[in-house]
Amino acid sequence: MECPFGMKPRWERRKNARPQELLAAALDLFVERGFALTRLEDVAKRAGVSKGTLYLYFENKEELFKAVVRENIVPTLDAAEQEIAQFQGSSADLLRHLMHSWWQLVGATKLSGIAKLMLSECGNFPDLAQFYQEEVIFRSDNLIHSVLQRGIVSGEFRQFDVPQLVKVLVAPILMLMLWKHSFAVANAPSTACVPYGDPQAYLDCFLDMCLHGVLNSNNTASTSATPITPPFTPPTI
Amino acid sequence: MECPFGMKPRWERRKNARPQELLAAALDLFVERGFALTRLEDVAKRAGVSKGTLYLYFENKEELFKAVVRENIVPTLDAAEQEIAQFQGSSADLLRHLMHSWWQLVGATKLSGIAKLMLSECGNFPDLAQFYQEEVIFRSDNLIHSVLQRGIVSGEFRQFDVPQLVKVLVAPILMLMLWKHSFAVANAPSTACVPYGDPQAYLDCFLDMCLHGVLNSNNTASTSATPITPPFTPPTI
Amino acid sequence: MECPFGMKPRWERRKNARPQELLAAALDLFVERGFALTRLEDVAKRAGVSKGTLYLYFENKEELFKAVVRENIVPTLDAAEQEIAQFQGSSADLLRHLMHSWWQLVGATKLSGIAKLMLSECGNFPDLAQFYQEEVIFRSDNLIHSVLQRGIVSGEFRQFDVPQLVKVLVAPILMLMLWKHSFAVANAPSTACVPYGDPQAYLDCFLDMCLHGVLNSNNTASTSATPITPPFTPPTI
Amino acid sequence: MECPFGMKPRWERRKNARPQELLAAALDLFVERGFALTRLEDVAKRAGVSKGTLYLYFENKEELFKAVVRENIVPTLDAAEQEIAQFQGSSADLLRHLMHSWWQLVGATKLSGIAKLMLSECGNFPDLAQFYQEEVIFRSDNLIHSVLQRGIVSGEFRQFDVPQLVKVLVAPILMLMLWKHSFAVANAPSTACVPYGDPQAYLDCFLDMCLHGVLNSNNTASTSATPITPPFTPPTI
DNA sequence: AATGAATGAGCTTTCATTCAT
DNA sequence: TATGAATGAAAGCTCATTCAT
Repeated sequence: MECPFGMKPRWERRKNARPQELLAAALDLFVERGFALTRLEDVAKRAGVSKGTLYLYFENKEELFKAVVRENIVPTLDAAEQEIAQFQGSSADLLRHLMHSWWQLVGATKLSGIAKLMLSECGNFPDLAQFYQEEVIFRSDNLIHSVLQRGIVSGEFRQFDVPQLVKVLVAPILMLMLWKHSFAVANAPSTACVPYGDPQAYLDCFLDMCLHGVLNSNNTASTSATPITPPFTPPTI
Repeated sequence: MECPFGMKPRWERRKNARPQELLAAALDLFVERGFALTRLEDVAKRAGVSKGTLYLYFENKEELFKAVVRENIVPTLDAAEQEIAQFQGSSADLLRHLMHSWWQLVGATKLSGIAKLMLSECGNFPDLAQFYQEEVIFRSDNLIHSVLQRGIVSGEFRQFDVPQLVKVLVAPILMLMLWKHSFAVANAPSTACVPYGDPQAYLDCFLDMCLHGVLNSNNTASTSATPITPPFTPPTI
Repeated sequence: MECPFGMKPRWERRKNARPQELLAAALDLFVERGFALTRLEDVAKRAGVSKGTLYLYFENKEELFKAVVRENIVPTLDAAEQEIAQFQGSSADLLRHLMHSWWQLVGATKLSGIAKLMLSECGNFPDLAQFYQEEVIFRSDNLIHSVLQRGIVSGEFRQFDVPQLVKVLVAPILMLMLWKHSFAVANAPSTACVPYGDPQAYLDCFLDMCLHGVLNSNNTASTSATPITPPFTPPTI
Repeated sequence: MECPFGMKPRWERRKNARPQELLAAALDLFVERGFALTRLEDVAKRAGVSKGTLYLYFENKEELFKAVVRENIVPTLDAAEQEIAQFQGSSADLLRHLMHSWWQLVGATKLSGIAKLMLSECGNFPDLAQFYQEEVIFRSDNLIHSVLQRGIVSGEFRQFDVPQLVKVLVAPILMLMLWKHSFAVANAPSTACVPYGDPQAYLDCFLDMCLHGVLNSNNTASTSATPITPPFTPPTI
């Protein structure tokens, strides 16, 4: 855009666009550097405005972060909740569907950086931790929970301690996301760990194990004598 | 300067212990507060020396951090490798044994903090990341790998993409350790997530799923007239 | 831009009232928070306009402050001068009357805040200080001066260095006003100093001392065997 | 001091001298600009050190201010308390002595600026207000209180509401100090108010009035019919 | 005449790092 | 070898002021 007489306005008035631009810049930088190391001045600069402008739209750094989460993660959860409620098919298929969607909508995107950031820094920002648990963790756990419950009610799944199983099922995807923003960025691609290299295959492997277990079905050698979850006795080491 | 009565200046009393004391203090504080929020003055104070002394042994904060990681991780792995090689029993039992040992030797100790630190900070320390992958991740993955291989060779386990399954199996324990140093410390205990509250039970639930899968073996889904589990109730979080 | 249905843009509704509204709002806030801590945005908000509007009427914060002082002080003095000229009665009664009037018309009102402001800020506004001395201090001193002169001429009062006595008589009322806008607002009421708690009683005590002095007229100090007041107890503060 | 080889140490180590130098610089600047407008960087600069050094000795700005008060004002009060306890002579003389000492030790020095500062800004700094009331106001009021009590007990003074009279007696000296740091600095000396020009004479005038009152002793006209402190009835204006 | 989005200097406080002793 | 006083760059946040509309 040219300014025919050599004049440039000090700024352009674009009130409606501003918050979005700031949120986009903030998402980038938070993912790139984490919460503590992201400087608000850099966020502003990336959005093409001054430091002060940021404070017109967000009360402080924490509120900016919350807004990033609300803008990006919460809607995804809404959509996922909808989808699950309407799903027709077996619970095993629903579980598969959920995992792959999660990866595609969150894990494969910048949003996975938010999860990594929270795990890394929430100890230093209790308010953010609480917010994130309420707005994200609680709800996404609930998603898995409802799928498992659906499968158990229908008799498709065995009975489990559902809340614990939720955390079990969540772990591999979270690790996938964490890896991407930790060792995967730290090292040259060649050194990167191969199994995480193909997330889809990793997820399929995981789901296979989830559904059918590791044991050979017609092999009862190893566990025949003991109950499925025997009371733990620590081995002497 | 002479010491007429046989007294020695303070700093000679245990010259060689200094770096170890500093590393111990640094481990505690890095685990407790993370890299950025750990103040070198606090590290020095906890080690009973002055801030300046720290710089006699470590070039700067980053080098101190690297030394902490190097100092604390490797020894533990040696012991674990020994044990597995000597184990007598089914591979399922070995897997159980390994997991619980891991939790007890690493997860339940301060060392879990190192894992959390590495995941959180390795992006800022590429050479440390490389070191950690080679010396820790590679070797501990190998441990699991050998157990799976053992099971598959004996016919006890189904055939899997073993490297990927390794990462799957590793994920829940890692998450257990991460949680302990992130949300678990950020929030009051009451808000903390219950499933992670009892690591042993969590691991048992995980192992049960690993071995047998989620599916009912004699699936009677569509005909089950009376569900045996109650309708959905939100998980306690 | 046309207003097809006879509507007028907001800002034409009471064009001339604007500066007054701004001055009123500014008076409130300057008195409440002092010069430095008063935010122009708050002044504008309280006046129901935008921050930019303020700058249409006042060049900057300092000019606004000056306008506030000029606007609010002078009118009050006119009334007081009238009254004194017409007073019939003893000079002692006139003095009492003047003091109590002063408290009621100025001290007990927002105007006392102006006096506090001037004392606090006049160092930063030399021309305002000059104005205030000429228009306010000089004239109000003159009021007291004339009363004292009246009493001396009539023989009712002793001979005094009148200008100095004026300043003496003025001090307690000023302190009363200052206190109200300093320590009295800084602390919880319970901690506030009791003597200033009842301005009327304070003034009466002051006037009593002014007129009769502190000394016992028939001084029997050394012979007084039985003190009539109890031994010292710290004052309630 | 020369540095023969062209080298200058970045700083000079003078630990013991530092706090005093900082306190002196802080006193100057607080008196000059008030609490809020004093920049810690300027304090440091005037003491010849860097900003950070200041924080080695004082936790923050408020603590610095408190230290200034403790260093400068509290000792003065200690001395005054001693002196009063040991005074031999009439209470009227003691009162005179106290007032003149006060002026010489505080009023005539930089310390009077602290009093002005507190009156001006304590509304914005409640913690300072509380501190100052406890450490300074309470104690100095007590000084006057004990003198009045002494005079009343000995029969030299009339009976009064002592706490209120304390505040009355304190007012003129405070005004003297305030004036010095407000209008007196704002205006050229010629415009300054004459009565405040000679503090000693002002104080003598004040003390004369205090002790003997304004009324002619053999003149009973004005107040004969009414009690010394009649119940106040507001005049109709 | 009125708006309000945008600016950027300014301020307190922190802390890794240096270096004379 | 050990100290700890001193440094100064950073960073979050505020707010008087400007100016295109």
